[in-house]
This record gives sequence, C-alpha cells and structure tokens, in this order.
Amino acid sequence: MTRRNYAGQTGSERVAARRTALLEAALELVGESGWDGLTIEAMCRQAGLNKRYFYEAFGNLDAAMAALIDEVARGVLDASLDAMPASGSPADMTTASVRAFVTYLTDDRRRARVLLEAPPPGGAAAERRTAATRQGVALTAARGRTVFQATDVAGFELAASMVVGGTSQAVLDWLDGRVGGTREELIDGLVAMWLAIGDRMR
Amino acid sequence: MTRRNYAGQTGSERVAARRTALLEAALELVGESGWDGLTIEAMCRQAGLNKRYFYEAFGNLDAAMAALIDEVARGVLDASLDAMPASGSPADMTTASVRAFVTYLTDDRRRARVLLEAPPPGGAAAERRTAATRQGVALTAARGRTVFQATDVAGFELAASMVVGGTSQAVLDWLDGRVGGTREELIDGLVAMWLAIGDRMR
DNA sequence: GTCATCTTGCACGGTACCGTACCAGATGCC
DNA sequence: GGCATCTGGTACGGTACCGTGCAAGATGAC
Repeated sequence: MTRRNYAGQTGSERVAARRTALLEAALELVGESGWDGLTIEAMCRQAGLNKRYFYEAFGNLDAAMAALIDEVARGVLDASLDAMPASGSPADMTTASVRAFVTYLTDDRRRARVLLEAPPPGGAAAERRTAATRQGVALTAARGRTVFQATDVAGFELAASMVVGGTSQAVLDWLDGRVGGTREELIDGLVAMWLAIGDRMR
Repeated sequence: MTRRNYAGQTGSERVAARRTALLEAALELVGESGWDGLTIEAMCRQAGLNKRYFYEAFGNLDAAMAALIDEVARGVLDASLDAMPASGSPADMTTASVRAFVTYLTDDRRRARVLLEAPPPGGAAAERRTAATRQGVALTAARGRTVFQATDVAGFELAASMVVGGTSQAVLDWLDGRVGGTREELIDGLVAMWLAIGDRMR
C-alpha cells in the first residue's frame, strides 16, 4: 500500500496518469462505437492497463462514464464562457460563444459523441448529462437576459432551453452529414437563429 | 399450432390483443421508471402475460422497444400533420402543428418519455428514435419551405434541425418543471420562436 | 544482489437477465 | 364428458459482463 517511484514517476503521478489514460481510452471507444461498445474490459484493453487499475480510478463503469461526460461538459462550457467578450453587441457575443461551442465539439468529434449521444439510461452517466444540459441552459438564459436586455425574463428560460437543445441537434445532424454546408456556414446559421430568437423574446 | 376461439376471441384477435397489452405495459413501465426499468419479465408481469407470449409478439426486448417508439412516433407525426390546415398564414399553420405536437406528448406524458428520453444506445430502439427524429426534421423542413416561401433552401434544413431538437428539449424541460408557465404559454412561446426563425431564414 | 513493491495476465465465481422447456389448470369443441 | 388446445407459473441452462483473487515477471530501494 505504501508508494514508491516507478518508471520515473511518483505513486500519485502514476495513479493520475492511469486515470487519464482510462478516460482517454473511453473517449476513443465511445467516439468510435458509441456508448454501447464500452465495457470495463474494453477500456482497460484500449488503455493497456490491468483491470484492477480501473477499480483504482472508478467504482464502476457508470462512474467512469459519468466522469467522461463531466470532463467534456466542463470543456465545452469553459470554452463557450472564455470565448465570450466582457461586453459587445448581441451579435458579437452570441457569435463568439456559439463558435466556441461548435468548434470545441467538432474539432474532435469524439467529444460531440460523448456529450450529445445519450449514454445508457438510468445511471449516473445519464444524470450527469442532463445536469450538464441544465447548466448550459441556465447559463444561456442568464447571459441572454443581460445581452439582450430582456424584459420577458420567464420567456428566456424557454428560449434558452430551445436554443441549447436545438443547437445540439443541429451539431449532431451536421456531423452526420444530414445538414449541409461548411462549419462556418453552420455557425452563421445558428447565430442567425439565436439572434432571431433573442430579438423576438426580448 | 392450429387456432380456435378462446374467451370469445379468435386466435389472431388474441394475438393482437396480447401484443397491444405488451406495448401498453411497456409504455406504462417506461413512463413510470424510464427505459432502464424495462425488462422482458417486467413487461409480462405488467401485462399479466406469460413470457412465451412476449416471444410470440417480439423477437427480443430491443425489437419491442423499437415497436413502442415507432408507435408513439407515428402518433405524434400524424397528430402534427393532421392538425395542419391545407393553407393559411405562417402563424396559423405553425401554431396548429406545434400545438398538436405539444398536446400529443403532454396529454399523456408517458409518450414524451418514450419519445424524448433516449433508449439504450446501439440497438434497434435507438435507431428507430433517430430515424423518427430525422423524419420529423425532414417534414418540418419541407413544410417550412412552402409555408415561409423560402428562398434559402439549404438554410431550412438547418432551421428544421434546430426547431425540432429545440422543441423536444423545451417540452422535456417544461414537463420536468424546469421551464415555467402554462401549456398554452409554452405553445405560444415555441410558436413565437418558430416564426422568428422562419422569418429570419426566409 | 536481495527483497519489497509495482505491474500484468489470467482465472474464477457472482449476478442479472435472456431464451426455452415443461407442467398443471382453464377453456372450448364435439 | 372426453379430449385437444390455450394459458400462466415455474424451472433451468446459457451468456455477457462484473468484481475479486492469485501467480509470475518487472522495477526500484538499500
């Protein structure tokens, strides 16, 4: 149980590296074959690690899936928030955050699959995904209210739910080729719709 | 293997009734506890039928889930299409079909859960659900192009993906209380956004 | 070099559900 | 009423994966 260096790393460094490798393996497997291809054994094989190290990092498969979703959700939220300028026109601010959202999820399409395709229902992974969506909706509503100087506060809850769900669906459809055009055209179209809704609900 | 009457019904009547009872049981179970609560044995228990009658109606659980999704998807598509007048203003036609969509899914919230919550990934059920969504998007795009007399044809693909995904998310959030207001206010808000997008993308 | 610790591969029983088979009672036909 | 068919309950092996344990080689501390 005590720890010592191994392969030039401390014990906790190795533990962290294994956890990262397992999450990367899960990202790869889900990105390749979706959530149903994911088992504990497959994750360990992909990561080149023994099964017992899985249980060192996670309690069970559901917890690992939840952790993967949390990681990607935090990434896309951070990207969207960081990209948004402190002030500016509604068009500028909307463009910045929509572009960051779309770019983050499509630069590595495995991320889109993790976040936008539904994990097995009923477990912690599904719960974390809905929580992340809820958080995105809440943030969008709050930002929208200030950017558009909303008077219809309640309407912006609904608008936020609509644009978040709609944008997710559109990104999925674009990735699968069901919506045509370049990525910039996708972003421009989404921004136009966000602005149309923002103006209408003001 | 031959058939005869039983309990006042012909053989094929009983077979059809059992299939209906199984689908109703699945609707109830999914509506109550989500997809993960659904097993073959639970369906038979709920329906008061022997397990062998499950295999009379469906090849496996995945096929039964797919059939349930197909049924609800057909219902909501028919409701939306039937409600739409042959001609009228964009506002009238949009209101009619959005109201029908929302009403169908919220009159019996079990339907919303079946159609809007994701089934286990990777099987026929998930495939049928994405196919139904795709069909809804295609229909919405086609109708939108004529109703709004679109010039930007490609843009309406994207708009349809957005409004279908967004409306689904909004209905889910409204059912779960995360979006406030009455059902009429929900419908009015959704229609306003559909119209805003339709006008902008024209 | 020796020994403790780290790592990996493998093996094994447990579990939850599937899919099928069998049995005893109920119902309808003649 | 006798008998074939229909029905529901129960039992049983199969399967896929989980979760844990064990043994054998790799690496580092002393």
